[in-house]
Amino acid sequence: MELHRPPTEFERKVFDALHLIPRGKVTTYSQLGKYINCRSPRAIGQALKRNPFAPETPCHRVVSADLKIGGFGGQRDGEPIDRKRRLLEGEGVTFAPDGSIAPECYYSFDE
DNA sequence: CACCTGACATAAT
DNA sequence: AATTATGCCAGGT
Repeated sequence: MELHRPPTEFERKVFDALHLIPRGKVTTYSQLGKYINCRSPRAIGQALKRNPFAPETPCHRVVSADLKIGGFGGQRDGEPIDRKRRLLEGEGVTFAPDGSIAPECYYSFDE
């Protein structure tokens, strides 16, 4: 069930948008979706999980709308999530005690 | 808080 | 080619 195909146009848009997220900041699936004119955050997530260039293409800088860590590598908890958290922390993103991202680390595309 | 529904690309059949 | 199922969600009920 893995894909061995070149990236689609949709995926290119998603990956391209990822590079606009500054280091130490995160955005949400919805925000990213708005930027590329897609109203389905789930579609975004699907593209991200298939990101063949992680973490050069920073799919780890995308979190869920409630500013929780979101998913990584197709999982919503476990080892991959742990790595995602460390990646973000390494970039300067700070986490609240409940595991949510500090609001000042949030990045909106229309800034 | 636990569903239900909406939106949409891709995989599978 | 067409239909169904699934998914690093979000928002409403």
